[in-house]
Amino acid sequence: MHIQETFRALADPTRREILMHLSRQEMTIGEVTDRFEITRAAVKKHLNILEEGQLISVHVQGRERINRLEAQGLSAVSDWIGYFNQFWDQRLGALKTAVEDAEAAKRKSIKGKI
Amino acid sequence: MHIQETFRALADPTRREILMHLSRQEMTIGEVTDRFEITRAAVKKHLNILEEGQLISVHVQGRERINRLEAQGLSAVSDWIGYFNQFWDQRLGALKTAVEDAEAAKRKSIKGKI
DNA sequence: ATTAAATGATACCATAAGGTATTATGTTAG
DNA sequence: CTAACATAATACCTTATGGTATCATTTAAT
Repeated sequence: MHIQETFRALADPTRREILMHLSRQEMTIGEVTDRFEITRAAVKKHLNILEEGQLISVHVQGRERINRLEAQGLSAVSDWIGYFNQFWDQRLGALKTAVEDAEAAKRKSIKGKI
Repeated sequence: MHIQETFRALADPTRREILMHLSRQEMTIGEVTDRFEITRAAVKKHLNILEEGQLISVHVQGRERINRLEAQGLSAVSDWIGYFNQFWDQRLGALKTAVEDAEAAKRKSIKGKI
């Protein structure tokens, strides 16, 4: 059960931003640090936490550590959220309406995967 | 942009458990407290944070406060995760394989909504 | 062999977070 | 009216968190 580590990792805005960067290309710690105004030590801590949440994987290459986005973490969060669908499907009134509204808004931004 | 408040709210295991309870039925603060071993004051703080994250809504009824699960927060998180799909679709190799595996596993648990 | 580059590992600091205890306030039942 | 109920608000405590600074280690380049 790594879901706690994953949610914890996603709770920090800097870490979510790191994931955004890594979604475009994998990077070394130094390259990630260049995109922020905090020290490399701080970035390293964030990367450790992202790894614990299975949101990234790290690959040692010589003296460098390549950080790569990993699907498992986000997939686990999607699954967790999916749990609520069964209840919403059965509910009535204002809540059901809210769900429908949310879905309508979402159809524009989600592709169906993850 | 309430996404930060939502992620923050989801980072705590007690709060996620509260959401699970509220998914089955709406409850007053006292009723939620009965399901945990912490004080009512602590539960109230959690409910405040869940409300800030738009994960629940609160409805005052006389001297009671009814806490109800709300779709907006989780929907926003789903959208945020959805952002990564476009990148994964274009990637090759081990990462792509991992995504496919994750999707295959997920088809069993997600319904397509939220 | 030496030096510079990239990272690892600690120690330390300030603030946020989760929790309790206590006191105050609004509501409903007799 | 008054007592019991449900919650609000505040103060306070302990630990977790995000951050820096410093020093050690490993690898690449000259």
